[in-house]
Amino acid sequence: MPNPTARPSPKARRATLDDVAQCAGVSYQTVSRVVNEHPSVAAATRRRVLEVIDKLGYRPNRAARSLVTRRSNTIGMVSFSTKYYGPGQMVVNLETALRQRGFSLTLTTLDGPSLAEMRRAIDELTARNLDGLVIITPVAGIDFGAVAPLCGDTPFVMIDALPDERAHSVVIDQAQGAGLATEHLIGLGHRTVAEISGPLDWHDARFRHEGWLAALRGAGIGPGRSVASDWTAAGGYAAAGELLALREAFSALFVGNDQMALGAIRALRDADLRIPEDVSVVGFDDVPEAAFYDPPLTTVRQDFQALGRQSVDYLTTLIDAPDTPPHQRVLYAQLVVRASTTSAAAERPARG
Amino acid sequence: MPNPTARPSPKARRATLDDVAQCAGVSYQTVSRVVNEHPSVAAATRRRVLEVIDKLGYRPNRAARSLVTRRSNTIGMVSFSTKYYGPGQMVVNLETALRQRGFSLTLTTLDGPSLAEMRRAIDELTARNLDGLVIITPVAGIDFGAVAPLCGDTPFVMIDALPDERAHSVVIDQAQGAGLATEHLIGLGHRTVAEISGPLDWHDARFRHEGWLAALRGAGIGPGRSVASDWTAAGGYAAAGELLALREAFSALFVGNDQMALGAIRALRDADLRIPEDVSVVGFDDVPEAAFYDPPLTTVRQDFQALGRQSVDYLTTLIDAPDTPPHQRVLYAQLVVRASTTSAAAERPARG
DNA sequence: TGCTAGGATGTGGGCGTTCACATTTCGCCT
DNA sequence: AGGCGAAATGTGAACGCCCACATCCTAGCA
Repeated sequence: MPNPTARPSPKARRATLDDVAQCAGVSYQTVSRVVNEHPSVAAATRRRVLEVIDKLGYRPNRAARSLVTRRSNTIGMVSFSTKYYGPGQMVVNLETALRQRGFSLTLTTLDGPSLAEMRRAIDELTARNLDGLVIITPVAGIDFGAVAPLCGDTPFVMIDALPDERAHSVVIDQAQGAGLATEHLIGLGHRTVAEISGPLDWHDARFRHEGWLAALRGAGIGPGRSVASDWTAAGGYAAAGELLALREAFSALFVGNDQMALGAIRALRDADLRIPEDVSVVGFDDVPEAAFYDPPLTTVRQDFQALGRQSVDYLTTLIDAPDTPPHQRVLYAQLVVRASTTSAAAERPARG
Repeated sequence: MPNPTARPSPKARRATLDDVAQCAGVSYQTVSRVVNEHPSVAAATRRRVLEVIDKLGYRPNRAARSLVTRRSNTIGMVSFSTKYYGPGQMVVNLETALRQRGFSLTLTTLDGPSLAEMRRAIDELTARNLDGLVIITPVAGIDFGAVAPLCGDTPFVMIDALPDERAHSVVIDQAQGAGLATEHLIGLGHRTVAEISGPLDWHDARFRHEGWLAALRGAGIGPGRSVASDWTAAGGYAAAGELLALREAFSALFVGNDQMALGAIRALRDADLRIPEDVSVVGFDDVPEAAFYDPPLTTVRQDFQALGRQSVDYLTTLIDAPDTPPHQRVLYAQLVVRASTTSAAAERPARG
């Protein structure tokens, strides 16, 4: 509609099956067979057709193919805020895993964690005959019940979602990871373990928080103080300030991610506390820089690559066998001990 | 699904224009008009059709639409190694900018910087009737000349690419940014400014390197020692070690990105050098954590959001007006001064 | 030599849309 | 009241491909 005169097609049209067929002196169906590697094509014919394809630069039109096959060899992904480390890693690793399986990726991120946004995103994606969807729902409020009706019968797996027995999902066990971290601190003799958590409407933040609580309870230790923050270093800095302002002693601090831990360490130092001598600090994620923080950060590693692979694996089985009973694939986190934690031998709690 | 008698096919077929048309008692064309917000549809008809659309859960089939319009409302993006901060940021910010313009994103990353990989990726994308392409080519070897023929007549803009007057491109001026950093150091009185660069087959690394050289030359100062590394903190650590092993004095260090700067700082400290008293360090990128490094890192900020917006803006004008003459849109970097740099007053060069 | 099985190839139809054009409907002016 | 033009609606034909089926050919066997 923009340009009426452009219509008569000065634009070199792309070669089609028919073009190739005519040029090679066969029917378009034969060309189609060659393209799709159908067995019953004579070797000579195939060769000739391939030559013409090459000469004409023919590429099958995916839209046309998709229209009739109802498949697109593409999977869609919807995610919140890829600016955070976790979601960002998920996107990257998913893309890699998908590509290795021959799928393409169409990516949509959500402006905010609203259902309307989710509907927009999923509508957008399902309109494209996508073979499957990967949905990252790290924030409370959008659960399986809300997402499922939007997807129609497009198979989808959820990542980083609230457990739901009806959902196909893949998760990294956050509570277990947090337990590892907290038990490590307890094992070092710490009896006052404070926490800076992520925003508690994020599932990851909540589960890490609960893992921290559970580990303390398991050791018969009362929960320390906990302040929620926003995943950022600046937030971690502020949260540590709040913790210190409470003037309650803690010799160890479990922080919901590495960035906040970095900020917290700075705040603690600003208050003349030494890490780890005065306060042991554990982070979460094991970002590549964590080993070079000052001090090198003890943290919990998540294997995002495995997460990506598992998700793609699950989704492809689901595409091939839609009746696969829903289950949850769980991956486990791993503790990485570095120099930001030490034994509480000379217990000298902060602001004690 | 709800109505088993509706169709012999077990799979609930998605509602089509025709279904809606029949159900609403109009022709499919009228429904199409409603969907596409064509003006000449009676208000009553429009309302009725919309109701049916809602009731049937009709969604236009993008593949079919794309087949006839030769547009997909989707743009494709090909990128290397999104695991690095820069490329990763580009993807995220591009997606955001695209979404605000109503485009979807199909993303492909390359296994390696080979032309074959690039061909695979672009073929994959152009087969999908994409409206345009954004191609990130941060590494030498794949330039406009190599990419252009692969794209056919799909408009594309290049990001992070070698300047080429034939190319539509958007870049952040790396040399300028490096100049800012180096001049800052010179301004502080430093006369021996070493460098840890990124891999020099990356354009960004090379241009930063050249910016560093140019600034020194401009001030009549001989170039300091330079070691190339790999963008990682571990690499920065090792590179700083190499630099120290040369036993040549330097009071300032320009590092190609923040992660390497972090590693370098650790290495310098391991050698009992104080930052910034003994060595001033400048990074590049201004990652969100840089302000909380120890010491807070002086660095050069790149506005990836603006880069994303500019790229999308350029690409959309290109889509609407394919004959737009190629040009390069240049964005400028910005110096962020923090505590990792100080004046060279009490010049006490490293290993002097 | 004739018949048949199966490999190789061609034909018709339709996937769900949009486009260009044809047709109907209606309000309004003289 | 007649007629005219614009608004509203409908029709036929693609878009490029895959599917099911029909047809042709070749070789192998009795």
